[in-house]
Amino acid sequence: MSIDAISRIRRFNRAVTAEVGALDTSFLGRGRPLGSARVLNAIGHGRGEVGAIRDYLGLDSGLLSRLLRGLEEEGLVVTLPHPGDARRRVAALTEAGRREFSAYEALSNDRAGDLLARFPKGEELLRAMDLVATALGRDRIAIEEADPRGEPARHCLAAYYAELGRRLSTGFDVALSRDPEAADMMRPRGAFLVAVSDGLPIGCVGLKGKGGETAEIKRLWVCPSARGLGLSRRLMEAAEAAAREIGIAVLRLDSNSALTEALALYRRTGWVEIDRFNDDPYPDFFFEKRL
Amino acid sequence: MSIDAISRIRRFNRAVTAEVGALDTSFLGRGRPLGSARVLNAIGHGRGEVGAIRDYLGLDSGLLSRLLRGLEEEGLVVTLPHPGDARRRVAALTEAGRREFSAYEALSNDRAGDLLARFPKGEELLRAMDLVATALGRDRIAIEEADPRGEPARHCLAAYYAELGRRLSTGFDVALSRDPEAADMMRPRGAFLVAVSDGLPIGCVGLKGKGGETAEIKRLWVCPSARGLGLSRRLMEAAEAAAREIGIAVLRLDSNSALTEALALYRRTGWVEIDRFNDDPYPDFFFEKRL
DNA sequence: AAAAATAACTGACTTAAGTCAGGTGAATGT
DNA sequence: ACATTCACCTGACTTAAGTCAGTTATTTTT
Repeated sequence: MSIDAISRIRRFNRAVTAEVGALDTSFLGRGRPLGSARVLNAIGHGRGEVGAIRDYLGLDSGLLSRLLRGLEEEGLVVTLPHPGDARRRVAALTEAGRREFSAYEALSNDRAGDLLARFPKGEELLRAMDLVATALGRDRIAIEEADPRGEPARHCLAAYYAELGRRLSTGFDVALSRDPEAADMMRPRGAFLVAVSDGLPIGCVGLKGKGGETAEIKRLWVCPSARGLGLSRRLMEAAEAAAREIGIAVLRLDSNSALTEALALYRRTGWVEIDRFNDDPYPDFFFEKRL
Repeated sequence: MSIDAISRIRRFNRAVTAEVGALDTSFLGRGRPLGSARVLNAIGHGRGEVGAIRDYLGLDSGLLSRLLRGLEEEGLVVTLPHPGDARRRVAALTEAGRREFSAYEALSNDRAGDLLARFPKGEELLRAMDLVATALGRDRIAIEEADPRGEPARHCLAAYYAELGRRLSTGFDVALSRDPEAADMMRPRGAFLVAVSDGLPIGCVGLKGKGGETAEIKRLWVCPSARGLGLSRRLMEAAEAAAREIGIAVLRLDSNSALTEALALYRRTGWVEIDRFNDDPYPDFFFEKRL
């Protein structure tokens, strides 16, 4: 490791520190100290409860109180008692606060847009950023249950179908496959899990139940930039845990021989190959696992 | 641009802000405010002159003075008058200062090493970081003259030779090619230029003269992560400017048909194809340009 | 029902960081 | 030779950020 690994990472750090500093400076342009701006943005991004803001920004309780008072005096924020617990308080943006929040959003978005516009190799840059963000934030990848019809799930599923289309020699058309009803992938019959890294969905898996003691695993997908980190394994474990919770005894899944990593994972984690159990045109491998 | 481009960049920003913050916090662990630590590190990295430190860190003159006094009182730094101009002062680390500096270096390096060790896809991550750093720092890419035998030049040349080996169907062995004498690529006969981004060499070009009014362009190379940004054009322009300075009237170069981007660049920028002018085994294209 | 725990708050601090108006001695221009 | 410019310095500020002990109103525990 001479001019390489370490110095490449440190060069990256310098470049990125400068960028972060520049964004902070642009935030200062709205005439408000950074601390207040960060609180305003935390509220704008849906963090209403005072305790949640404190945790997210790592602020002292006294300091946050004062920052909130400041924003209230500016007329940007109101705080109300928490409906279920009168000790806590919930902050919300006023109309003026929402305008101010949008202005900060616009600053961030413009910077991001500029960067992309200035750099000729946009998609390549985005992929590199995804990879770096995943590497830096990998302890913060959370697996959450989500509505299979919601925006994060749809984002994953669209990527999943696109990838199947590329990888299956036959192409892939959702309409021809047995598209699970959303209700089959929601409690109490099933579940849909999304892996989220810093707010961006980067993987998913569906557990499709029919109310009986058998359920199917569907739509296991991990974003290319997050592969090789054991995320599909974590997703499968979470899906199995959810299956146990709703009283499933036997899990099944179908897959395609083109998806070699997936097949290897199933074999490694206790799944056994069984006979075809449906007449879906795409799968050619069928597995079962008893919980 | 829904869940895409902009939100991917902003996710990257969040991940990276957290990382930068964590590094700063680890620096705080040595019991010194960040400002002092940054000054100490700037000196350790060879920025001795007070004015240079000020520019680099963007500090107010008074503030820097005080920080320097503080470091002097700690016994980490001494400042001496500038040898050629007694108004200026030059700061240098004492023995204790060098120890302290190494401790900061170790903190940075450990963080970088940890990241690499934790992430299974190391080389891929490094390439992604290079690309992002280049994209963020592209206005800061500087073209500098360097000793062709120095570390930055050797780093570029090694990468250049390796790439030729991959791209030429015949492979490439430096010993068989006419390796220019270093003195031919230094003033007053020639020059060697290196493109530096944030301290890391990412491209080079050699101007090889024999003392006459003809010179050759050699060893044009740009790091893969920095391609597509017009850097080779900038390098060539800088080489031509250097050639004019040392009184060259005619430039020549040889190239290989496998290096298509290079050939396209030469044709676009006023070079004309000429007959073979050497018996080097690798090139099969020969160009000339009158200045 | 009283005691303990909790969430947010207020007041009284400290520290870091930055600004700005001079001041000193050395170099430079005419 | 003199005024001007320059590089760094000191003193006197301001602001932002953060700490900490103690208060109040509420909820939870016993």
